[in-house]
Amino acid sequence: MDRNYDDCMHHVNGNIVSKVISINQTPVAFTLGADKKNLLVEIVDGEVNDTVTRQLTHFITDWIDLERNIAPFYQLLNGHKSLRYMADDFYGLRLIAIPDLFEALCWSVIGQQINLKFAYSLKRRLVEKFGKPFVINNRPVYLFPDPAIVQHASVDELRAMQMTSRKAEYIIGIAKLFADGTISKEKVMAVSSYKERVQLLTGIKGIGAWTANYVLMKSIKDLQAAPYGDAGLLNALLSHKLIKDKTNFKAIEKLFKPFKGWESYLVLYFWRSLSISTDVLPSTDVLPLRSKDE
DNA sequence: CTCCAGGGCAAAT
DNA sequence: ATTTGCCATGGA
Repeated sequence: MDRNYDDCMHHVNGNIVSKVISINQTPVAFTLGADKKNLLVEIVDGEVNDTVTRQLTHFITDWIDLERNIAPFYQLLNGHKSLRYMADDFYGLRLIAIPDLFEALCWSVIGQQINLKFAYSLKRRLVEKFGKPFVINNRPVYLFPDPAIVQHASVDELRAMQMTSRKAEYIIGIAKLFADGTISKEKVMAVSSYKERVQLLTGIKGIGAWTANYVLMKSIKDLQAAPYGDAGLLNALLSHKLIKDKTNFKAIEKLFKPFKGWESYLVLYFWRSLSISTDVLPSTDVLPLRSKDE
Protein backbone atom coordinates (compact mmCIF):
# COMPACT_ATOMS: atom_id res chain seq x y z
CA MET A 1 0.00 0.00 0.00
CA ASP A 2 2.87 2.35 0.62
CA ARG A 3 3.64 2.53 -3.07
CA ASN A 4 0.77 4.98 -3.23
CA TYR A 5 3.31 7.67 -2.56
CA ASP A 6 0.93 10.51 -3.24
CA ASP A 7 -2.37 8.99 -2.11
CA CYS A 8 -4.32 11.33 0.12
CA MET A 9 -6.97 8.72 0.97
CA HIS A 10 -4.73 6.77 3.34
CA HIS A 11 -1.26 7.01 4.81
CA VAL A 12 1.27 4.36 5.59
CA ASN A 13 3.70 4.72 8.46
CA GLY A 14 5.86 1.67 8.96
CA ASN A 15 3.36 -1.16 9.25
CA ILE A 16 0.51 1.12 10.30
CA VAL A 17 -2.00 2.44 7.79
CA SER A 18 -4.35 5.33 8.59
CA LYS A 19 -7.66 6.11 6.97
CA VAL A 20 -10.99 7.86 7.42
CA ILE A 21 -14.31 6.42 6.38
CA SER A 22 -17.89 7.45 6.84
CA ILE A 23 -20.17 5.22 8.92
CA ASN A 24 -23.82 6.31 9.01
CA GLN A 25 -22.80 9.77 7.78
CA THR A 26 -20.31 10.06 10.63
CA PRO A 27 -16.56 10.15 10.00
CA VAL A 28 -14.47 7.50 11.70
CA ALA A 29 -10.70 7.84 11.59
CA PHE A 30 -8.74 4.69 12.32
CA THR A 31 -5.35 3.06 12.14
CA LEU A 32 -4.72 -0.52 11.11
CA GLY A 33 -1.66 -2.44 12.15
CA ALA A 34 -0.72 -5.96 13.15
CA ASP A 35 1.25 -8.03 15.60
CA LYS A 36 2.31 -11.57 14.86
CA LYS A 37 -1.14 -13.06 15.23
CA ASN A 38 -3.74 -10.32 14.90
CA LEU A 39 -4.74 -7.28 12.97
CA LEU A 40 -4.99 -4.32 15.34
CA VAL A 41 -7.49 -1.56 14.72
CA GLU A 42 -7.61 1.67 16.67
CA ILE A 43 -10.29 4.30 16.29
CA VAL A 44 -8.49 7.62 16.68
CA ASP A 45 -11.36 9.98 15.94
CA GLY A 46 -15.08 9.36 16.19
CA GLU A 47 -17.53 7.70 18.52
CA VAL A 48 -16.93 4.07 19.46
CA ASN A 49 -19.92 1.78 19.81
CA ASP A 50 -21.01 -1.67 18.68
CA THR A 51 -22.41 -0.46 15.37
CA VAL A 52 -19.23 1.43 14.50
CA THR A 53 -17.04 -1.48 15.53
CA ARG A 54 -19.05 -3.93 13.48
CA GLN A 55 -19.18 -1.74 10.39
CA LEU A 56 -15.53 -0.79 10.60
CA THR A 57 -14.62 -4.48 10.81
CA HIS A 58 -16.82 -5.11 7.80
CA PHE A 59 -15.18 -2.26 5.92
CA ILE A 60 -11.65 -3.44 6.60
CA THR A 61 -12.53 -7.00 5.69
CA ASP A 62 -13.85 -5.82 2.34
CA TRP A 63 -11.09 -3.25 1.86
CA ILE A 64 -8.19 -5.67 1.98
CA ASP A 65 -10.13 -8.74 0.86
CA LEU A 66 -9.54 -10.60 4.10
CA GLU A 67 -12.15 -13.29 3.76
CA ARG A 68 -10.90 -14.61 0.46
CA ASN A 69 -9.12 -17.92 0.35
CA ILE A 70 -6.40 -17.23 -2.20
CA ALA A 71 -4.89 -20.71 -2.06
CA PRO A 72 -6.65 -21.74 -5.30
CA PHE A 73 -5.06 -18.77 -7.04
CA TYR A 74 -1.62 -19.85 -5.85
CA GLN A 75 -2.28 -23.32 -7.21
CA LEU A 76 -2.96 -21.76 -10.60
CA LEU A 77 0.20 -19.64 -10.38
CA ASN A 78 2.21 -22.71 -9.48
CA GLY A 79 0.91 -24.36 -12.60
CA HIS A 80 2.57 -21.73 -14.79
CA LYS A 81 6.33 -21.91 -15.00
CA SER A 82 7.04 -18.21 -15.51
CA LEU A 83 4.46 -17.02 -12.98
CA ARG A 84 5.29 -19.52 -10.25
CA TYR A 85 7.69 -17.08 -8.59
CA MET A 86 4.77 -14.75 -7.78
CA ALA A 87 3.25 -17.22 -5.36
CA ASP A 88 6.39 -16.90 -3.26
CA ASP A 89 7.55 -13.35 -3.91
CA PHE A 90 4.11 -11.75 -3.53
CA TYR A 91 2.83 -14.24 -0.96
CA GLY A 92 -0.19 -12.90 0.91
CA LEU A 93 -0.81 -9.96 -1.40
CA ARG A 94 -4.52 -9.27 -1.54
CA LEU A 95 -6.67 -7.01 -3.62
CA ILE A 96 -6.79 -3.56 -2.04
CA ALA A 97 -10.27 -2.39 -2.88
CA ILE A 98 -11.82 1.01 -3.36
CA PRO A 99 -15.11 0.19 -1.63
CA ASP A 100 -16.70 3.56 -2.48
CA LEU A 101 -17.89 3.12 -6.07
CA PHE A 102 -18.06 6.87 -6.72
CA GLU A 103 -14.46 7.22 -5.61
CA ALA A 104 -13.42 4.25 -7.74
CA LEU A 105 -15.07 5.74 -10.83
CA CYS A 106 -13.58 9.20 -10.28
CA TRP A 107 -10.15 7.71 -9.69
CA SER A 108 -10.24 5.61 -12.82
CA VAL A 109 -11.49 8.48 -14.97
CA ILE A 110 -8.72 10.67 -13.59
CA GLY A 111 -6.17 7.94 -14.30
CA GLN A 112 -7.12 7.53 -17.94
CA GLN A 113 -4.20 8.07 -20.31
CA ILE A 114 -1.87 9.89 -17.90
CA ASN A 115 0.98 8.63 -15.78
CA LEU A 116 0.15 7.50 -12.26
CA LYS A 117 2.04 10.23 -10.51
CA PHE A 118 0.14 12.92 -12.36
CA ALA A 119 -3.09 11.01 -11.69
CA TYR A 120 -2.41 11.01 -7.96
CA SER A 121 -1.77 14.72 -8.00
CA LEU A 122 -5.01 15.39 -9.91
CA LYS A 123 -6.92 13.29 -7.40
CA ARG A 124 -5.30 15.15 -4.55
CA ARG A 125 -6.43 18.47 -5.98
CA LEU A 126 -10.00 17.22 -6.35
CA VAL A 127 -10.06 15.77 -2.85
CA GLU A 128 -8.44 18.80 -1.24
CA LYS A 129 -11.00 21.08 -2.82
CA PHE A 130 -14.18 19.09 -2.17
CA GLY A 131 -13.34 16.47 0.48
CA LYS A 132 -13.02 16.68 4.24
CA PRO A 133 -9.58 16.59 5.85
CA PHE A 134 -8.74 14.75 9.08
CA VAL A 135 -5.41 14.68 10.80
CA ILE A 136 -4.02 11.33 11.92
CA ASN A 137 -0.47 11.20 13.28
CA ASN A 138 0.05 14.80 12.15
CA ARG A 139 -0.75 13.98 8.56
CA PRO A 140 -3.90 14.91 6.67
CA VAL A 141 -6.12 12.12 5.41
CA TYR A 142 -9.28 12.88 3.50
CA LEU A 143 -12.81 11.66 3.28
CA PHE A 144 -13.57 11.40 -0.41
CA PRO A 145 -15.92 14.15 -1.66
CA ASP A 146 -19.63 13.47 -1.66
CA PRO A 147 -21.23 13.28 -5.12
CA ALA A 148 -23.81 15.82 -3.92
CA ILE A 149 -20.95 18.33 -3.66
CA VAL A 150 -19.01 17.35 -6.77
CA GLN A 151 -22.11 17.50 -8.98
CA HIS A 152 -22.12 21.29 -8.50
CA ALA A 153 -18.50 21.75 -9.48
CA SER A 154 -17.92 23.57 -12.75
CA VAL A 155 -15.82 22.36 -15.65
CA ASP A 156 -13.66 25.45 -15.21
CA GLU A 157 -12.95 24.60 -11.58
CA LEU A 158 -11.71 21.15 -12.56
CA ARG A 159 -9.85 22.54 -15.57
CA ALA A 160 -7.98 24.78 -13.13
CA MET A 161 -6.76 21.56 -11.48
CA GLN A 162 -5.29 20.67 -14.90
CA MET A 163 -7.83 18.04 -15.75
CA THR A 164 -8.92 17.93 -19.35
CA SER A 165 -12.37 19.33 -20.11
CA ARG A 166 -13.42 15.77 -20.86
CA LYS A 167 -12.35 14.43 -17.49
CA ALA A 168 -14.11 17.35 -15.84
CA GLU A 169 -17.35 16.65 -17.71
CA TYR A 170 -17.17 12.93 -16.95
CA ILE A 171 -16.60 13.43 -13.24
CA ILE A 172 -19.37 16.00 -12.87
CA GLY A 173 -21.70 13.75 -14.87
CA ILE A 174 -20.90 10.73 -12.71
CA ALA A 175 -21.44 12.79 -9.56
CA LYS A 176 -24.89 13.76 -10.83
CA LEU A 177 -25.80 10.13 -11.50
CA PHE A 178 -24.87 9.21 -7.94
CA ALA A 179 -26.50 12.29 -6.41
CA ASP A 180 -29.84 11.64 -8.06
CA GLY A 181 -29.71 7.92 -7.39
CA THR A 182 -29.53 6.83 -11.04
CA ILE A 183 -26.53 4.72 -10.15
CA SER A 184 -25.27 3.28 -6.89
CA LYS A 185 -23.03 0.47 -5.75
CA GLU A 186 -26.11 -1.49 -4.67
CA LYS A 187 -27.58 -1.19 -8.16
CA VAL A 188 -24.43 -2.40 -9.86
CA MET A 189 -24.05 -5.29 -7.44
CA ALA A 190 -27.66 -6.29 -8.00
CA VAL A 191 -27.00 -6.93 -11.70
CA SER A 192 -26.62 -10.67 -12.07
CA SER A 193 -24.08 -11.21 -14.83
CA TYR A 194 -20.61 -9.84 -15.47
CA LYS A 195 -21.51 -8.85 -19.03
CA GLU A 196 -24.52 -6.86 -17.89
CA ARG A 197 -22.50 -5.11 -15.20
CA VAL A 198 -19.98 -4.05 -17.87
CA GLN A 199 -22.84 -2.84 -20.06
CA LEU A 200 -24.40 -0.86 -17.24
CA LEU A 201 -21.11 0.87 -16.46
CA THR A 202 -20.02 1.53 -20.04
CA GLY A 203 -23.36 3.22 -20.58
CA ILE A 204 -22.01 6.07 -18.46
CA LYS A 205 -20.17 8.81 -20.31
CA GLY A 206 -16.46 8.50 -19.72
CA ILE A 207 -16.61 4.83 -18.76
CA GLY A 208 -15.17 2.52 -21.41
CA ALA A 209 -14.15 -1.11 -21.21
CA TRP A 210 -10.96 -0.42 -19.29
CA THR A 211 -12.63 1.71 -16.62
CA ALA A 212 -15.61 -0.62 -16.25
CA ASN A 213 -13.34 -3.58 -15.62
CA TYR A 214 -11.05 -1.62 -13.34
CA VAL A 215 -14.00 -0.56 -11.22
CA LEU A 216 -15.61 -4.00 -11.20
CA MET A 217 -12.32 -5.34 -9.95
CA LYS A 218 -11.51 -2.67 -7.38
CA SER A 219 -14.93 -1.79 -6.02
CA ILE A 220 -17.45 -4.51 -6.89
CA LYS A 221 -14.88 -7.30 -6.41
CA ASP A 222 -15.98 -9.01 -9.56
CA LEU A 223 -12.86 -11.15 -9.82
CA GLN A 224 -13.44 -12.16 -13.41
CA ALA A 225 -13.02 -8.50 -14.35
CA ALA A 226 -9.69 -7.58 -15.87
CA PRO A 227 -8.75 -4.34 -17.64
CA TYR A 228 -7.27 -5.98 -20.73
CA GLY A 229 -5.40 -3.42 -22.77
CA ASP A 230 -4.21 -1.71 -19.61
CA ALA A 231 -0.85 -0.08 -20.29
CA GLY A 232 0.70 -1.39 -17.10
CA LEU A 233 -0.59 -4.90 -17.65
CA LEU A 234 0.76 -4.95 -21.20
CA ASN A 235 4.16 -3.78 -20.04
CA ALA A 236 4.24 -6.49 -17.38
CA LEU A 237 3.30 -9.12 -19.96
CA LEU A 238 6.08 -7.84 -22.22
CA SER A 239 8.69 -7.89 -19.48
CA HIS A 240 7.70 -11.45 -18.63
CA LYS A 241 8.04 -12.27 -22.33
CA LEU A 242 4.50 -13.63 -22.34
CA ILE A 243 3.47 -11.57 -25.37
CA LYS A 244 5.53 -10.50 -28.34
CA ASP A 245 3.91 -7.07 -28.67
CA LYS A 246 1.05 -5.04 -27.27
CA THR A 247 -1.43 -6.25 -29.87
CA ASN A 248 -0.85 -9.91 -29.12
CA PHE A 249 -4.40 -10.42 -27.85
CA LYS A 250 -4.52 -14.16 -28.52
CA ALA A 251 -1.57 -14.83 -26.27
CA ILE A 252 -3.22 -12.77 -23.52
CA GLU A 253 -6.46 -14.66 -23.88
CA LYS A 254 -4.62 -17.96 -23.73
CA LEU A 255 -2.66 -16.90 -20.68
CA PHE A 256 -5.74 -15.78 -18.73
CA LYS A 257 -7.91 -18.71 -19.70
CA PRO A 258 -6.82 -21.09 -16.91
CA PHE A 259 -7.27 -18.26 -14.38
CA LYS A 260 -11.04 -18.13 -14.76
CA GLY A 261 -12.54 -16.39 -11.74
CA TRP A 262 -9.12 -15.09 -10.69
CA GLU A 263 -8.45 -12.71 -13.58
CA SER A 264 -8.43 -9.70 -11.26
CA TYR A 265 -5.87 -11.32 -9.02
CA LEU A 266 -3.64 -12.16 -11.95
CA VAL A 267 -3.78 -8.52 -13.08
CA LEU A 268 -3.08 -7.42 -9.53
CA TYR A 269 0.01 -9.62 -9.36
CA PHE A 270 1.22 -8.37 -12.74
CA TRP A 271 0.82 -4.80 -11.55
CA ARG A 272 2.76 -5.72 -8.47
CA SER A 273 5.54 -7.07 -10.66
CA LEU A 274 5.93 -3.61 -12.18
CA SER A 275 7.35 -2.26 -8.94
CA ILE A 276 10.04 -4.93 -9.05
CA SER A 277 13.01 -4.05 -11.23
CA THR A 278 12.97 -6.06 -14.44
CA ASP A 279 16.36 -7.63 -13.93
CA VAL A 280 15.10 -9.67 -10.99
CA LEU A 281 12.21 -11.09 -12.95
CA PRO A 282 12.89 -14.70 -13.78
CA SER A 283 14.06 -14.97 -17.33
CA THR A 284 12.01 -17.94 -18.46
CA ASP A 285 14.71 -19.11 -20.84
CA VAL A 286 17.53 -19.20 -18.37
CA LEU A 287 15.88 -19.60 -14.98
CA PRO A 288 12.76 -21.68 -15.30
CA LEU A 289 12.44 -22.12 -11.53
CA ARG A 290 13.56 -20.45 -8.38
CA SER A 291 13.77 -22.09 -5.02
CA LYS A 292 11.94 -20.83 -1.93
CA ASP A 293 15.00 -19.66 -0.07
CA GLU A 294 16.44 -17.78 -2.99
C1' DC B 1 12.72 16.94 -28.85
C1' DT B 2 10.07 12.52 -28.78
C1' DC B 3 7.31 9.07 -26.83
C1' DC B 4 4.39 7.12 -23.61
C1' DA B 5 1.27 7.42 -19.51
C1' DG B 6 -3.19 1.96 -15.30
C1' DG B 7 -8.33 5.62 -22.20
C1' DG B 8 -12.52 7.24 -24.22
C1' DC B 9 -15.24 9.89 -27.41
C1' DA B 10 -16.75 11.49 -31.73
C1' DA B 11 -15.74 12.14 -36.35
C1' DA B 12 -13.95 10.11 -40.38
C1' DT B 13 -13.06 6.34 -43.04
C1' DA C 1 -17.35 -1.96 -38.25
C1' DT C 2 -12.72 -0.27 -37.55
C1' DT C 3 -9.50 3.61 -37.51
C1' DT C 4 -8.02 8.28 -36.40
C1' DG C 5 -7.52 12.79 -34.06
C1' DC C 6 -7.83 14.83 -29.94
C1' DC C 7 -7.32 15.84 -25.14
C1' DA C 8 -3.40 18.26 -21.37
C1' DT C 9 0.47 17.41 -18.73
C1' DG C 10 4.45 15.01 -16.51
C1' DG C 11 8.26 11.75 -16.77
C1' DA C 12 11.70 9.23 -18.91
